Amino acid sequence: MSTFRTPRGTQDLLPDARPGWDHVVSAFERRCRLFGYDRIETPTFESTALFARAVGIDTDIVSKEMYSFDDRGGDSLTLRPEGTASVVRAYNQHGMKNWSQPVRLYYVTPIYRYDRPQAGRLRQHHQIGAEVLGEADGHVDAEVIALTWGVLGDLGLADLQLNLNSIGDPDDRAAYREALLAYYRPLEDQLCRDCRTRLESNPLRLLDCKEASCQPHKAAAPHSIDHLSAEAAAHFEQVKAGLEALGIPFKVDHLLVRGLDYYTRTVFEIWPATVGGQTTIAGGGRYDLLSEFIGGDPLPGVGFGCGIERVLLNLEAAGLLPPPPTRPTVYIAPLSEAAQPTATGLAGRLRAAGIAVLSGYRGASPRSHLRRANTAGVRYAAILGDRELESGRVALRDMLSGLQEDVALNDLIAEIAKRSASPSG
RNA sequence: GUGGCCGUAGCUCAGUUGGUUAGAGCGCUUGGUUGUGGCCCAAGAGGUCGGGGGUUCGAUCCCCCUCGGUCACCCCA
Repeated sequence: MSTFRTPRGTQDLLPDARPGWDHVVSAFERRCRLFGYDRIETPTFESTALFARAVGIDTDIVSKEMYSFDDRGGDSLTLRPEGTASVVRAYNQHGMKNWSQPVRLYYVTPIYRYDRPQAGRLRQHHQIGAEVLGEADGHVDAEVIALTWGVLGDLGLADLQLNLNSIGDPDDRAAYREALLAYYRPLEDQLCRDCRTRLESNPLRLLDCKEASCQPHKAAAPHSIDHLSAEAAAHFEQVKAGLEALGIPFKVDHLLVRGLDYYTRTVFEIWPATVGGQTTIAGGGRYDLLSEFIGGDPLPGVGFGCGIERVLLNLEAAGLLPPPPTRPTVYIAPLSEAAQPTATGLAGRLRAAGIAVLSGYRGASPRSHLRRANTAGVRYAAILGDRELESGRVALRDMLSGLQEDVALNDLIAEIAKRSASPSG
């Protein structure tokens, strides 16, 4: 056993896991093309200050989960802990305001957060995500949600629940915060210990409490949408109208507040049918102030992130993982040292003709060669021994039927092409 | 960062109330007479019994620490 292992909370992506992974990403990219989004790739690390200012210095992500380090020049850099800040940074850096608006971008990227690993939670996980920059209309929020919803639907995930809320603009949030405090303060001695702490540190989090005794208080707590400005309220109506026009079912969840400071107005999360620990598979919202947080001009934006590993867990649970990829068509079995050069040359010509070849090498018995061909799942084995070398032919064995016939070396490509073209072959 | 449970071959797991060379199934390699797969049979390779320390004549087994996994909390994807 090797001394080294993957660092805590990280995993190797082995060949068996590849089909599922590619399945998710290609479903996403198909949807992105359908919606007219272009791919962007930003650096794995950015200036630490970018995330601190965008996500918020008091958030868990920034205060305790970032992989930050000083490089040899003394700059503080951080491995990307979320996807949005980099995209907004790129918009500003490259003058995308001069592009046709809005700008629609998507990404597939690793995300790093120093957190205690558990089911569906890793220190390096991967997200697919998209952002729309430069348009404030609530129907764009609906578009982004539709993109997310469509990807998960394309993958076959059923019983998804879309939770939607609006936390308004900063003034609205401040007013709502006061309303929450006014409601909760008199109840203080009935609250759980955590909630009493939240009362001081982060009142919005009171709505997240899972303690049974706090549930009745949550249910009767004031709603954020009752504290929206006229503009924010109208915007929320646009989002809902957009979703209704798209036929996407949603539930307004008054308890939904998200943990990144940049969110304004729309927030949403998508939950799978199974309920347990880490169940949110996608989440996002609007962030009209983010650009200004990081020193840019005002820029409305909305986007989402979706955890690939969590999607895969759900696909696996639902039996929706795709089948293994196709195997090479031909296994080449050289039976002797003398046959090896011919076998190598044959493999080269077959591949040049577009036929997938798995090369066997001398030193294995005919039995071993065929066992390997069998395990590999190829359709044909091309056997080259001394007999074949003398006659300039090759024994072509159909691994499905067990039928075998000699074919002239020069006719092999045509023979395989003919067989794969015919319905029986 | 907090708490519960767990850690024996690549995988899934036995095992020893502390006692000489640690087991199975699957997988892998090779073989079952002349050049032929899948089933079957056999042999082989593969383990510092997660790591370190302690108790003991002796520890994979008991104790402590540590690392890792897992579940819940926190938070999030």
